[in-house]
Amino acid sequence: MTLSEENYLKAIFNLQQETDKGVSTNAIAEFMDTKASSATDMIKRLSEKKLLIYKPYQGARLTDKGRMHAVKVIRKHRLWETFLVENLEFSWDEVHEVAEQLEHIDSDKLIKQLDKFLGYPKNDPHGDPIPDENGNIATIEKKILAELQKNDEGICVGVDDSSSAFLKYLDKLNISLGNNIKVIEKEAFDNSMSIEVDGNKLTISSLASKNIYIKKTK
Amino acid sequence: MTLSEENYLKAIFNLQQETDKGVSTNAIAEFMDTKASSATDMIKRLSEKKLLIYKPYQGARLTDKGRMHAVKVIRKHRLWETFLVENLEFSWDEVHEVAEQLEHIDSDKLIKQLDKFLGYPKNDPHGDPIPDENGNIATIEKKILAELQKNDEGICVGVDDSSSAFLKYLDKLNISLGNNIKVIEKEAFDNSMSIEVDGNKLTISSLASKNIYIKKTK
DNA sequence: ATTAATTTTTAGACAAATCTAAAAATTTGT
DNA sequence: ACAAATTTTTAGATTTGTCTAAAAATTAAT
Ligand SMILES: [Mn+2]
Ligand SMILES: [Mn+2]
Ligand SMILES: [Mn+2]
Ligand SMILES: [Mn+2]
Repeated sequence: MTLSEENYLKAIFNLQQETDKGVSTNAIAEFMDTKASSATDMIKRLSEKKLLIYKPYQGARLTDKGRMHAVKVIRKHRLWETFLVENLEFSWDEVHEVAEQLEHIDSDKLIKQLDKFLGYPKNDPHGDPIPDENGNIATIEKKILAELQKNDEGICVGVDDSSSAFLKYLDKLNISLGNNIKVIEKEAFDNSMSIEVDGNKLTISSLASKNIYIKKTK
Repeated sequence: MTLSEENYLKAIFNLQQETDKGVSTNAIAEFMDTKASSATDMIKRLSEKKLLIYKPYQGARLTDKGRMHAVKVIRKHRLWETFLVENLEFSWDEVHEVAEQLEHIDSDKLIKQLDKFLGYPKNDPHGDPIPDENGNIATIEKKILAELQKNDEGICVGVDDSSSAFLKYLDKLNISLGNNIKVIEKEAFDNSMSIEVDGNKLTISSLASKNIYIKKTK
């Protein structure tokens, strides 16, 4: 399995999460920041390897084999991100790019021992669940902050946008995983929100609140 | 810098250590387990990138830039091997292949932090010196065990052959880095050696004794 | 039901890295 | 010095992954 094939598998896996339809050639090309013709080629290759089933105009669906491999790469990605933050003093906005490289290292023992070394972590530094050895991914009941109502309250358990820009912005606001967040006010005009983060009051835009996951407590 | 280019640089650096002449196309091809025509192509590419200077029939020599890059890859390789043994329960015969992959991960912060995490180790699990950030490689005065005389004594500080087969053989004999080794007898007939390893007497072949490095104490 | 818009595929080209087979250049042996 | 052996390069092909431009297939609109 080449690096490129693994990246396409991951992309298709992610796109598949958002819908129950097949993933279109164009969607894959856009996600991978490449051209439709390149996506067509890769779909053909992955299809030949029985990693996905493709029907023209109906899109691609990963086979069990394809899904398993994609999840394994995601598992590695998230374990490495955890290692970087927990042991190498990386901040959560710095880990993604390096993990994009590390996720392709091929060694069963390595990943097994890394998992053990980290103490079998359940979530990565962005709150995303780390798939287990068998490819199972835990789901937490979480809501987008933007959807909470006035006086709703909960714990910040994740982010939808893991870009460095957004994570740095959250750092500036002192918002991090585990924080208690309470909705003080919702502004109908621009959907901005006034919230209280572990006691501190602040206002965030609609764009920001759409990218924060909350596990409701009230 | 591609993975392949880095591997060629490493090969040329290693081959250069053994001689003061340039490294020939054929030597590179053999070391890389590839064909001379492939080596020619790569020499051309590396030469265009000013990583080496090549004169036909006189061989290749790394430039400062090329040497620096090769050493950086070796530094990463040895730091990762150290990590695998120290923290992930790998044995010294299992680390090389994984390190061959990890050495190509590109992140200055990663390698800096890994070094710090490991406590700035001086040597890797095979006794090889870990180059510092500036590309300096420490040299220890060491001798090949085969060259020691009767009653000579010293510490095992490294191995020349890092193959899994040889390392496993050493494990079986209970020879590891740091052991005190004393020459009891040298057999002229086949150059086998009777030695005492931390008290235990055993006999090893010429081939084995040629691949063990000793820092003499007596 | 045609036309228009969109999606997808094909065709042809390119770069990296490799190979085989043959040619060219150099070194060695006599 | 000349032939033989060795080393190195070239030429042409292959695979992976990509691109542009054009063609084909499908879906949507009137
Ligand atoms: Mn990530
Ligand atoms: Mn993550
Ligand atoms: Mn090694
Ligand atoms: Mn080593």
